Amino acid sequence: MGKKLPPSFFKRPTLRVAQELLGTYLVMKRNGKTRAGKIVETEAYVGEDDLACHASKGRTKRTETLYAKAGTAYVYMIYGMYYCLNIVTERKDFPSAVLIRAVEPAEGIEEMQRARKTKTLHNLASGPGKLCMAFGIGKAMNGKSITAGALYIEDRGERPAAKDIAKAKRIGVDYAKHCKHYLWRFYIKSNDSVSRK
DNA sequence: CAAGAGATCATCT
DNA sequence: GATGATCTCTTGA
Repeated sequence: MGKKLPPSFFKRPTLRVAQELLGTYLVMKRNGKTRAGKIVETEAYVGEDDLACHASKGRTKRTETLYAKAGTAYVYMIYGMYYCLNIVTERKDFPSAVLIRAVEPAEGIEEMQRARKTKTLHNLASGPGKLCMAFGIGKAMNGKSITAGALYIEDRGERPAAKDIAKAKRIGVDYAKHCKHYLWRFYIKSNDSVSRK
């Protein structure tokens, strides 16, 4: 259907990967069924100097995955009840990743509606927690390769033009001092599945 | 519609 | 013992 993105795609500057992921498809194949959605919103977290990045507190049991090689899934639990999906970028031992914040449902929509207990299309996966629920992503995915497993990303030739990409401050990182002002959140303009405009 | 609170737990101090 | 890279529901204008 499309081209599966190889590890080399992720082994590049995080801000670039975050923008180039817009318009590509997140795909999950499980039990012979496929769920897929177009990525419409991402955020970049780059290195220990980025106070919003979990790795700013150093290399710990939790952040170990952020130091893995490019193309590794970093999944963690937040607020005791939701998961967030990130893809590790850049070189091994440099902690950086792209948070996948929202996708526009494309395939396996009934599965997603069941998992999310709602039918509204633009509410199925319009946020990091919702997206993980819709795709059935949990802590079992943490540390797994996103280029050789059930979960992967492919380019279906729908990447937006540069003028259709909006840049904004990252969500929920007010504690990150000067780093909270960085325009490291990217989303496709005028898309209904973006978490916040 | 906007604003606020509660849910609930792995991880770090 | 405190705190989130969130979401949903309730309240009140």
